[in-house]
Amino acid sequence: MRKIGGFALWSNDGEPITVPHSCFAERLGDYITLTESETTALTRLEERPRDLRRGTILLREHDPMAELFILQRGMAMSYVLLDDGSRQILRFLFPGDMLAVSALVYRDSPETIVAMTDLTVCPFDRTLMAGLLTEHPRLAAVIMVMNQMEKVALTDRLAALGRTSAKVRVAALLLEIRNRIRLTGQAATTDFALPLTQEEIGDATGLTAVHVNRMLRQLEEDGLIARGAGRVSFTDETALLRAANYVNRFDGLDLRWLPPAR
Amino acid sequence: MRKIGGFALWSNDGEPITVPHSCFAERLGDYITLTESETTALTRLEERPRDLRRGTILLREHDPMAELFILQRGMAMSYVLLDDGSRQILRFLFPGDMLAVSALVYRDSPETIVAMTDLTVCPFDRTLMAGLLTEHPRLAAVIMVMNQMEKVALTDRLAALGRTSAKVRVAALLLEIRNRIRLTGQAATTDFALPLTQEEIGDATGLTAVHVNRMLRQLEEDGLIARGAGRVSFTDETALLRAANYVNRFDGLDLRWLPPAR
DNA sequence: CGATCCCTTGATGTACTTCAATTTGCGTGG
DNA sequence: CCACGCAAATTGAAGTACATCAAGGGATCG
Repeated sequence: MRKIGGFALWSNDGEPITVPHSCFAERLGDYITLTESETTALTRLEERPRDLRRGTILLREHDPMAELFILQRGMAMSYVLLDDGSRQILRFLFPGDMLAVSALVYRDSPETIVAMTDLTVCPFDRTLMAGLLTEHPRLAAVIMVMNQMEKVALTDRLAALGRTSAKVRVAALLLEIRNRIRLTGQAATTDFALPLTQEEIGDATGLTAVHVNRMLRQLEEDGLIARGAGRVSFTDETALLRAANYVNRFDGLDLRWLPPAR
Repeated sequence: MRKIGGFALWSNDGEPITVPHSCFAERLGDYITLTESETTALTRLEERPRDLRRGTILLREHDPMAELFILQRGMAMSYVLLDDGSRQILRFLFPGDMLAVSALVYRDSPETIVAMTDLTVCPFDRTLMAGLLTEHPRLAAVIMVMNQMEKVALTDRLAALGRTSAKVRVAALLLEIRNRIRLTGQAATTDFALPLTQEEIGDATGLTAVHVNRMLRQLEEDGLIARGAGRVSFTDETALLRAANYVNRFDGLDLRWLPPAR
C-alpha cells in the first residue's frame, strides 16, 4: 500500500518498510552528493509521516517543544503574535524544510507554525540530531550552511521591511514565494497558484490587507504581474526583479571547505 | 609583553605563545562546560589577532570572502546598502561573536562589516571550521544552537520592524544594545555608553535620524530613559521592558540533547 | 440560499518623512 | 588656549505613504 504523500510503504502485515527516500536528503542533495551512509541516516528523520489538515496548528507560540519536523508535502508558515493582536509572519515553509529547529535551543516555542495547505510532516526527536552531527560531520556542515542561508534570507526581508516601499515589499514576496514553489520541483514558470490571502501577504510584509490590495493593483497596472482565480503570473519578470531589488541567494555558493563525507 | 586587548603573549624573542584563552570559547562556556580538548581546538581559531581602527571596513558587500573572524575586542556592525542609497543595519557585533559566517556559504559577501570602535579580530580559514565540526561534534551542536539563537533574534527584529511603532523599535534597540554590552562582562547596570549615532539607530530600526531624535525625546519625557554625554540610562527599566515587548532570548534554554563531548 | 470569507474601492486620519535652519559638541591646528 | 571645521543633535513646518474606517461585491460551502 502506498501512503500518498508520505513516501513510506507498508508491507502487507502493516509493518513499515523504510524506503530510501527523504525530502530532507533530496534538499541536501541540491548542495552535495550524499553517500549511501548519509542518506540512510537522513532517512531515519522521516520514519513517522503524519498527515495534517489545512489550518492545523503544528506548534503554538510559548508551548513546550519536544520534536523537530521535516516537511514532506504542502506549505506552512510560522508567525508571532504581538500583544496588540497584530501578527508578523516570519517564514513560509516548503517541502524539504526543517521545522521547529528552535527546539534545539528553547524549551518553549518562540513561534507558531500552522499548515497553509494539507500537509505531511515527519516529527523526530532532538537526540536524533545529536547522533547525526556526531556520525556525519559533513551533514552537520551542510545543515549549518542551510541555516546560514536562512539567516541571509531573513536579513533580506529585514532590509525590505526597514527600507523599501510597500510596492517593492509585495513584489519581493511574490518573487520569493514563486521561487520557493519552483524549487519543490513543480515547473512553475511564470504562472503559479498563490496560496496566500492578501491579509497574509500583509502580515508577512508589515502592511494592511487593504494596502496590499492596492499595491497588487498597482503592480498589475504597471504591467509587472497579472492576476486571476488565485493565480499570479509575472508578465515582466525582468522589470519585477529589478523593482524588487531581488538577489538570488541560491547563486554564488562556495562549499569547497566542507569536510569529507563519512 | 602583554598585548592590550589581544589576549596573546609574546615571549622575549618575539615568538607568539598561545595562551589558553579564546573569546569564542568563553562565549560557548556560557552554554556548556568545555573539555580541555575542545578549548584547545577553539583556541586555534584565535591565533592571529589583528587590531583595527574605528571606521575600518572589515568586509565589503559583494567582495569575495576568504575567512571568518572571531571578534575579541570592540564593537562592529553589519549592514547592506540598497540601490537608492539607503542603509539597513542588520546586526551589531560584540566580543565573542563569529563574523562573516556567510563565508561558509557564499563566494561574495552579502553584507558589509565595519568597526564601530577600535577592534581586535582574529581571522581564520574556513577549513578550520571543517576540522572543528569533524573532531568536536558537540561544538558543532553548540555553534548550531548559537546560530539558531541569532535567527530568533532576527525574527524578533523582523516583527519589530513590521508591526511596532517607532517608539517601541527605538526602545527595543536600546535594550538590546545594553544587554549585549552587559554580556561582554562590563557591569553595565542601568547607565551605559551608547556608541551609536541617531542616524545609525535609524538605519537599524528603519527610521530617519530626525524621527529617532523625537522618539528618544519622547522616551525621555515618558520617564523611561535619561540621556547625556553619549550615555543612556534606564530610569524605569520595568516600564521600558513592557513597552518594548521585550523577550529575553537567553532565558528558557534547553540543551539537554547535546551529544557527548570528545 | 444564506453564511462566511475574501477581495475591492472610497474617504479620512496620522505616523513618519522630507526639507531646512540652528545649535551643540568635539577633534585639530594654530 | 583659542579658533576653526565638521559631524551630530535638535527643532519647526510641510508633505506623503501608509493605516483606519466603512461599505459593498463575488466566490465557495454547507
